[in-house]
Amino acid sequence: MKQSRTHTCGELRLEHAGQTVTLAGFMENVREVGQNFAFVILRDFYGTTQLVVETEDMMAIIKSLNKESTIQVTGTVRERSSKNPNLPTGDIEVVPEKIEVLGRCRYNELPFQINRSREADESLRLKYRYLDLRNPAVKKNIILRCQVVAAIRAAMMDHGFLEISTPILTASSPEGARDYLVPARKHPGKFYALPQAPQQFKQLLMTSGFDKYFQIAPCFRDEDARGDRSPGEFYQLDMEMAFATQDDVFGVLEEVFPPIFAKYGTYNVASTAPFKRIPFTEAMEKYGSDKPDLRIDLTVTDVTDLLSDCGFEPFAGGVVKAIPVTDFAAPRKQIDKLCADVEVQAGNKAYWFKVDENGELSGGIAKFLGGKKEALVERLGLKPNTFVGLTCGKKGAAQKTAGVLRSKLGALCPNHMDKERYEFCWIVDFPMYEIGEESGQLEFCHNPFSMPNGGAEILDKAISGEIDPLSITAFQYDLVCNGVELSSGAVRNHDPEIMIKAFNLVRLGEEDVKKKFPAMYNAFCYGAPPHAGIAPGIDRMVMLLAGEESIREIIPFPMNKNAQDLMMGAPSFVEQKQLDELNIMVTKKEEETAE
RNA sequence: GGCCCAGUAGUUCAGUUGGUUAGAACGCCAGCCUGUCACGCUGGAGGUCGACGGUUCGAGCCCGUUCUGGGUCGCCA
Repeated sequence: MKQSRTHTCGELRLEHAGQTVTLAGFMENVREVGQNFAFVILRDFYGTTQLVVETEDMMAIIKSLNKESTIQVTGTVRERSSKNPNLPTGDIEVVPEKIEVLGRCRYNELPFQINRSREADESLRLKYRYLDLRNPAVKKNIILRCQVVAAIRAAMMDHGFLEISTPILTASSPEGARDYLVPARKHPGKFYALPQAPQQFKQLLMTSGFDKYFQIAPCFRDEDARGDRSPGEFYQLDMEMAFATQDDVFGVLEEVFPPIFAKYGTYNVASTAPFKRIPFTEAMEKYGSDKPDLRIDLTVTDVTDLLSDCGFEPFAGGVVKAIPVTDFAAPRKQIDKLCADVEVQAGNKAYWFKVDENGELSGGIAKFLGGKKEALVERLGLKPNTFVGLTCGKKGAAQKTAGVLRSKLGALCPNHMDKERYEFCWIVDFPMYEIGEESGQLEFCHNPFSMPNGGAEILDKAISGEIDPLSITAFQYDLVCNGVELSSGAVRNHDPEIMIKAFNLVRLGEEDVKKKFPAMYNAFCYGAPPHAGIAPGIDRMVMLLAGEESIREIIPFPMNKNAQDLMMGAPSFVEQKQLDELNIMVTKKEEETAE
């Protein structure tokens, strides 16, 4: 059987009229408009072409087929007598002389209509993902992903980076997320782990003298899913640079990302270098978040000194934050909904008052603010027709709630949010340590690989009690775009002595460092270059570019929320023989009832 | 693991105060239709109302339990 084609379904134009062509594709639709007269839509990856069936024998073949069957059609291209200007191929049609069935669709009813698959229940879409992906509207995100990855690769190569693959089967790491473990057949009781990130490998590559490394790296973490976080596996643009500073890393991404966002994004405006740099504490204070959406022009102001004793009970003894919103027009109903939404998401209440058109305070908690009006007007620069959202509580809770309130206010007030753009910023100067909620003791805030700002000296001062270890910041940074945390990175701690001091502060010693990160520690003892890197998430980036709310829309074969692949049936039970080989005993639970 | 929402035809949904035979749209099947392009017209098939239990003369609807899916918090160095 000859399975070739002379043209694709998106290709034929008026100039091809008169030619004999062969097309192949999916039979998308049949419109019968008379006895032995029908229009058939043939679809392939590239587009659709209309076939016009006018003879009894061709009609018989078409009528014998279910939609979505694949066929090969040879026929003559003809100018349409009624053209369709909405279609690229709308000027022509193909009159088939021969139709060959390539793949028969055995079902006349599909789980969902292909062109409306996005409306179907998601678990159904995932089970029949191969049909879902036939929908051009679903397919286009996957194509976008390919283009973005290709553009990133090209840009990184241009900047002198080498793409190096690192192991998928590696050792379990003691810090961070839950590992996916793989039993080692030859070593009963021992396990490989799938990498949560190529973190240690890329630092070892720096130690080996590879100057600039990158990888579109699969990462595996056994943690629960979110709308923007796929369970199990995801991809990062993992990169690392030797003899580099924080600014060197920033410089690369500030050159690589804006053109890609401007070219492939839903919005064609992206911030240019240098991106705004915001210290962590300032971000929390001003935006109530360490991933602020800078498209929103609202900021948070501390009013604790003015309002903590104003007589409004919830404010007493806590921190109070205010967000003034000028030219506020939303009705009372929307304000109530806003506050309710904030409470659900932040787990903490939001309050409000308004400055009416006459400059008087009204609504919400205004009656508690009588004596504070002038001070509030001065602090917040209040003008008539201004809404003021308020949050309170312990410092962190008040900030976080204000952050939630700020983003909801942005969504509510188009005059305070220029949505059609990509706004990048760097969040810098993260704290090195924090007091752990469970332990109540000093712990690493993010990860132990970051270089403390001030190096060995600052750590010595903290160890001797001269300064508060909580005041130490790390060369640790996040890249944020439109309120989405795109990536975390750091200047790494490449000095074994500083590593030990950093660990000393959390009550660990050299032996612990060696035990936790043996390869890296040993390698650094042979002389390592200072190095820095970052790892932007590919999936989230494509999500932003595609304007999708769910990360599953930009992954070809996503798992569901419960980390199941409904199409392949993973995870699944395996043969007893396999378990025996791996020295694994499984207590039978659901196996009896499994299909 | 906590909290919130949903589950009714192949699909997306409606279903009033608990009351006769559970509806619509799209899809599917049959017939008609020679310029459709979301083709149109006529007719038809299609239901364990997620499951189990309870209240009631009577449950899609009320109550309890449970399952499944989605969102969110915890978690994600």
